[in-house]
Amino acid sequence: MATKCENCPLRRRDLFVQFTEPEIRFMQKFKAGELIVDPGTPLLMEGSNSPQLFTALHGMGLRYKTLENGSRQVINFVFPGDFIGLQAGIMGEMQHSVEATTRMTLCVFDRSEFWNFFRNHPDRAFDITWMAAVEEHFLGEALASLGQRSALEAVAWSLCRIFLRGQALGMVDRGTMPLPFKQQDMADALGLSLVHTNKTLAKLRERQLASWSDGILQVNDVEPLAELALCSSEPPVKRPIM
Amino acid sequence: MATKCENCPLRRRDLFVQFTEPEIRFMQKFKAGELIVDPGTPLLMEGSNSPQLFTALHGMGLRYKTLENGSRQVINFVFPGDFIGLQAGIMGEMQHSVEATTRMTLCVFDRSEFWNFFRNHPDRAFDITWMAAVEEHFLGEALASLGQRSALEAVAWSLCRIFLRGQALGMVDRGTMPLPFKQQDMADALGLSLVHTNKTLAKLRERQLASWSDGILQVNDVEPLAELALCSSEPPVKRPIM
DNA sequence: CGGGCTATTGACCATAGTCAACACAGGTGG
DNA sequence: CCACCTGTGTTGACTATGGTCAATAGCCCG
Repeated sequence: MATKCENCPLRRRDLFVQFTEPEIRFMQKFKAGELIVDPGTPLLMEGSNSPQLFTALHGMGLRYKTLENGSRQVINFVFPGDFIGLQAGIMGEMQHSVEATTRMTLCVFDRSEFWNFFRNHPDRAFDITWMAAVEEHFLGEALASLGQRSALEAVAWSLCRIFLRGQALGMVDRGTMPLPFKQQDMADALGLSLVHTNKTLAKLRERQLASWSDGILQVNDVEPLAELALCSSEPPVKRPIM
Repeated sequence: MATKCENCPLRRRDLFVQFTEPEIRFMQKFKAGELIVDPGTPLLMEGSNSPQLFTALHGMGLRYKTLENGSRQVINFVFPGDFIGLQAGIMGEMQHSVEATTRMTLCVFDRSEFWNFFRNHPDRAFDITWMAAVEEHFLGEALASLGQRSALEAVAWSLCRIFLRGQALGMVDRGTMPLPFKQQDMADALGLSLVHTNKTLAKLRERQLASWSDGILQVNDVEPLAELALCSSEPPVKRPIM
């Protein structure tokens, strides 16, 4: 039933580094199974000590933290190829929650094998550290968005990053890609109110820079969007896949 | 001249996990030298491909990114024990800059040996990944600060984190510790204007929660500060040292 | 048909940004 | 020795970006 690693549909995408045959066979052994979840299902909870780690194969999700006053900070959006649970694997406990936004298919790995894996396969261990470093980089950029960009710039930045990621994943078709989140999700990601996020999205639509409605993001030309967003329009770096 | 790892003054602090004798001897081999820099010296530049990695032994610094519009986002403050250059070691290129705020003493490591190190010492490789995961955790919290906390809460959060870190490092003496940054640095860290940061600090002083002036931070009781900051007043987790 | 969820819009408000002036300390040069 | 400059911190007055509240519309689903 489960997808074989050798047939993994993700591996072929531009976004990912290509594996050698032995690497694929090894990952296959490490893979414990496959999980399909419905929209809204929590995958990992902040403070939990999950026995399982995942790689998103299909579908999208959200990482977020909840503060003591009840407000929610969305850390980022989960796309296919993302590794979920690194903190649980390394630190023993998640520092944020992850939940499925759409129906998702996930590769499942056993946390109990994680240390063995890390010890016996230094190149894969390196890949894991690499992913952690990339995540750190992303969070640094996000920090700069919340701290230094205006609402318009921040929303543009967010859509720009998402669109470039979508392109690298082959999800973009004639300038459009699915983006099945709610405006509230983006508001919580950027530290804006829902109302202001809505008005800002309207402004981008008006200026013909980006249009996001009914779960579809349309960007005709990334360049002017990236320019407003004060960010690069380069495709994201190739990443390993777990 | 250089400090011997076995005599390293940091290792004994509460903040750090204790090493075994062989581990210490091994780190000693990996250590290429010691560097002393004056205040204001850039250690690593965004986009650079430094041949050297560092551990801060003494003194404090800043990590920051500069946006295309010239504004600066301070990512975090560098304290003794922090590893500097992980991104360069892993991704080949720094995504932010690091500079010394005070005079600093740094352990220097050779980046060219990094991969060997990683391959041959899985437990230390694990430690490096652990540090990356902790950094990711910290950035998630910072994101929540900029996104969800008011200016007063954000400044309180920042001072609270710093103070707890200072305690774990044994830098706190009768409720005070050195904090040699400028208000502008904190403003750039929290995405606030200098003026508003100043007024917010005054408010905390007025309320007797925390007082930071002349490079000295004074906190008589962390609890009420942590409560306002919506964060825990637990000491930071023990970390490995490189 | 009615209830719940999301998106949209307008009116009003508040937090935080901008501008400007001043204080104070340390350093430099006449 | 003092005048002057620069960098940092402080304060007040005014402004604006973005938050809050509220009403409405559209949609899906029981």
